[in-house]
Amino acid sequence: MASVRCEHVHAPGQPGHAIHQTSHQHDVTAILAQAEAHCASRNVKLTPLRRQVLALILASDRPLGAYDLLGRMAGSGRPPAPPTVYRSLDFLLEQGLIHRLASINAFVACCHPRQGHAAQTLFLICMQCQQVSEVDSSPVQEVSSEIARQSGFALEQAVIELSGKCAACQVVSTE
Amino acid sequence: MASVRCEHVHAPGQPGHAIHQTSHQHDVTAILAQAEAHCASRNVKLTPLRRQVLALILASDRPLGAYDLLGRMAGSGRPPAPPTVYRSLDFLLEQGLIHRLASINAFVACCHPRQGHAAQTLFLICMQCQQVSEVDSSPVQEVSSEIARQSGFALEQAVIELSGKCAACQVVSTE
DNA sequence: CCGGGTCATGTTATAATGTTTCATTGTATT
DNA sequence: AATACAATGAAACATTATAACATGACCCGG
Repeated sequence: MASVRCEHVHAPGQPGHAIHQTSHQHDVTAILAQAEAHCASRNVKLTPLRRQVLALILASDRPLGAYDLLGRMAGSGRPPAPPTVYRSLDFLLEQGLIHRLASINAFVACCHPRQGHAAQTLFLICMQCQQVSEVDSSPVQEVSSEIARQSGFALEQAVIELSGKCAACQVVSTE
Repeated sequence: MASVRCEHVHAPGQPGHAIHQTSHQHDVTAILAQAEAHCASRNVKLTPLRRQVLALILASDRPLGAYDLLGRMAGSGRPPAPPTVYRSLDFLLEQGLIHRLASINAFVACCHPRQGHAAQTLFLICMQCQQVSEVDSSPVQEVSSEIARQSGFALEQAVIELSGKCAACQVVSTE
């Protein structure tokens, strides 16, 4: 089972950025158990179908599209119809258990599900290896809130996705 | 002809946020002329087709999808095929004359085309009236660069899209 | 002039992503 | 059991985007 690896990076004198590798590097079973508890406490049901979708996303080493998921749900028989997976994805998004990456039409598991955090999370997407890091950054939240405030904008949802090349892939391509 | 209206908002003691309403409030003819010059200086061609696509985006009071554009290009005859408009959109994106809003699959004109600015622009998208404001914010650029730097990430492109309700629409719904 | 290169556009088909609608099944409650 | 509601199944469809190949427009050196 993959090990947990979350770096928490703090710049001196300012609020920090908590940087997390996405979930395949965590213990999938443990995260599923957390998700179960999370749903129980909110009186919603993590049904077998929803649990399967979450498990597939957790097990993946990269973001998965809705049709990737459908393919993996097929097993030996024919795959479920699209609404099946979209409904589960909607549920998991509502519960804050996964994130949607709008710039690449794909989904990743949330590293640390909790209330109200999904709206302000930033992602680093490596275009070479497809790995995604999830960053909780207070400065980003402050700056975006400040911009919204200055123009009287009522902020509801933030999509902040930075793409480029991760440290590991830069090394590889330099060799 | 619509008038130019760009607010430049500056918070005391810190780098400012230049907030621009999107382009239908500017002089479309003038912007087209600027675009023409911009392309000439880069030795690329703003062909009639590309110019038409840009003009349609400039004339719109909201972001347009590719198929919206195809519809408007139809005139009386049948509309062009999708690749026609996607190729023009790609060209205009490369030249920094328009922006793509990944969260809503649509395109808006850039308020102030110039080199290298497209990668770090932020958008405020009103989900009620569909108006989009383009914000050039140094703090956002600094914070995102800093986050990338801390994790050794080579930043190439930023998608920063804040959705919610603009000031005007909040007033309306409160009444 | 003409032959070949390049860029832009046209054309057809298809892929990829996402939704609407209605039927059915399960499950909890009374 | 009867009811109501949540979840899933299934068919069709809508929207967004690209692949592959053909044609036309233009330039430039011979």
